[in-house]
Amino acid sequence: MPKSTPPEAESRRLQMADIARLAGVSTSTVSRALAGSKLISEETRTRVMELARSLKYNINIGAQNLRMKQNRTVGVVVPYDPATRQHLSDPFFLSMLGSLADALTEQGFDMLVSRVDASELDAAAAPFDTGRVIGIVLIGQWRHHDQLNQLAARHVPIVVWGAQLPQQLYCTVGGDNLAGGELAGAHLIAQGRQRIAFFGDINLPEIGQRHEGLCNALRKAGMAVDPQWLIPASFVPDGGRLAVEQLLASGVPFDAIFAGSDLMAMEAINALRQRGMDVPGRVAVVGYDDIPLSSYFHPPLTTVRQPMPEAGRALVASLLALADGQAAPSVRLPTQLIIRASTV
Amino acid sequence: MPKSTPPEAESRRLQMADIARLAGVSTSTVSRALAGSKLISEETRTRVMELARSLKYNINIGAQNLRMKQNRTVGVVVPYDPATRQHLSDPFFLSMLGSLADALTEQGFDMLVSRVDASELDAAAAPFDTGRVIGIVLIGQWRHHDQLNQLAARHVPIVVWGAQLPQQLYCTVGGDNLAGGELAGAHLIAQGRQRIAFFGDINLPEIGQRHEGLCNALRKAGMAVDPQWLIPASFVPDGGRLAVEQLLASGVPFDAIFAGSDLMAMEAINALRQRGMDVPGRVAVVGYDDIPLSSYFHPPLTTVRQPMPEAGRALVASLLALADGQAAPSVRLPTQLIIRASTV
DNA sequence: CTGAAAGCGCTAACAC
DNA sequence: GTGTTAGCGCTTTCAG
Repeated sequence: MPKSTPPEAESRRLQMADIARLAGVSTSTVSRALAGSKLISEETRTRVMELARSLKYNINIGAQNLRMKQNRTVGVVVPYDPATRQHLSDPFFLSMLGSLADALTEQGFDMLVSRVDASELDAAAAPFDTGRVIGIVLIGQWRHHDQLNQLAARHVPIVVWGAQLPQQLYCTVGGDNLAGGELAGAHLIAQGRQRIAFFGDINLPEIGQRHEGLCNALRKAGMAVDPQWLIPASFVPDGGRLAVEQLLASGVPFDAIFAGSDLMAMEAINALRQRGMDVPGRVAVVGYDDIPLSSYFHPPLTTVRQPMPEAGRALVASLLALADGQAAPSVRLPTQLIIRASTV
Repeated sequence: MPKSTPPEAESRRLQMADIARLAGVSTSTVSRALAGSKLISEETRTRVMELARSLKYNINIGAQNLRMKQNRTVGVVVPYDPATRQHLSDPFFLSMLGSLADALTEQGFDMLVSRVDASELDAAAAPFDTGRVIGIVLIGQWRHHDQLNQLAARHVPIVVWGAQLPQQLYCTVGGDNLAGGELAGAHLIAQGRQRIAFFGDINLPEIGQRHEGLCNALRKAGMAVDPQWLIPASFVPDGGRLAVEQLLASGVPFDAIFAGSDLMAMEAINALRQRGMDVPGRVAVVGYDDIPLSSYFHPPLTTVRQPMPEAGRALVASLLALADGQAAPSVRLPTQLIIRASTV
């Protein structure tokens, strides 16, 4: 294990006392000058600031935080499921990370990123418990509703990207999965599709709601909702292909697939193509998320877009409110159907 | 601007003094017990630890760091080019972030992520200058060799993902771009391709070396190296399509494209297909990076893979060495040609 | 084995 | 206006 301390105090890090000595004033004066306090005379202030700048002195934020009992860092936790091994690799999570980085930077906050095993979500609170961050943004609710509730009950400021659930103590920000699912379903129906398979694990709240949305669309069109078209594909790599195989093996006829994620949709399309089944001619396919590569795919993928920049901003806004002791109602962001060639 | 301090001391955060009082010992004893010091009697130690655990007490790392003058956080900086607007969105950068997260977690370090405008790279050192991190991993060298040298000269522990350059004061870890380019070139030549276009901005060190590798392959095969096949495509979205258009407009005949990144390759393929030019029949295309979606693309993309997990580990290992005052030689990681349908 | 006291680098009353 | 002093939450000599 490597050490984590600097080598030698060969060239000790400059500190406020040094500046004070060099400027011939007290550290208080330096502190005030650097903070731009109006208590300090114009002259001393600029002199001190010049000196500090020319010496490339920087305030030690750790010490400052300790003294001021403040903190401008937010923890971003990406759970990974040790079973499915999905972690920081799904493009969607990564986009989210990007949006969060943008939103936090905008607000002058830093981002401390960590990964935790989804089965031990309490660990997600560690950066908060140890005082490193003022709160946590958790990307992905998975099926750990209860653990999240416990965290919230412990008063850990936490905002979760995911679906709104009954009896939820924590704050969520998420896309409107129900509406998204319905949009996708309605679109497929409008294209004349009659037998729409759904790929995804409906035990995951977000996926469950997307499926529910599809069912709503079917009902509104007076069409039957039959569980034979529900394939419990998971996010494992290859999940989409496996689901296609399972569907084909079942012998259930289908002319469309609504996949729980773009990645799964792409895998499904590849699997279909391998079997000579044309997309969208024979089977129309809709994905979810509109990851950057969906438009590059062949055929370009029809999908439901979640508004990522807004998502980042909303997550951050809610978390800052929470950390400030305010209430933060859950947010449901509008989704948008992006129609491309995989369905038309 | 939201406040960044907790609401009220309604339920003040537990601290060591509280545990000490409740356990009827001094804070020194608590500190030692929690640190597992052998100086403390077995009995007191377990008693204190139990108490701390049951009360969910956690040591305040900020204070601990201040006192111990240590730090277990590494800064990861992702520069973004305000011109091309490429930032935390290229799948490759994001993969790198994932690998780094893994490698750092492995070593018990936290990751502080920030984005900085590539034209003001000094800002990259801010987390270090302010004492928040023990060093910086910079993802992407761009064309800012000089600024990086300055940082290194200032003794900022910094490791850069990128190419090795002459007169380089900083430590780099990167793929072997020269070998990678040569692999790609040799493969295309072996496939009988005679007129190989290169897409990319060779002013970027990594891209330049990939191009150089291609040229080496051509020379070894006794083929001409003609600048007419060098298209200075940049990383802007659509750069690949634009490059195809430029190439076609130039009237220069070509039967293969080696693109500087997978994204660019995919854009190029789409543009070619739109014009009815079959890939790989009419034009073979090779990308670079082997981002996760390359295998899903249609046709699956032949590309040069950089070993991401190793990359993360190597970056972290070098940075920790540097931060510890040791020398950290630059590292060049082996690359691997992944042959898929876009070239055969 | 345990406690008292000093101090990490900084800020904020409270003096002058 | 500026300096003195106390202390943020923790660790670590140094005594006992």
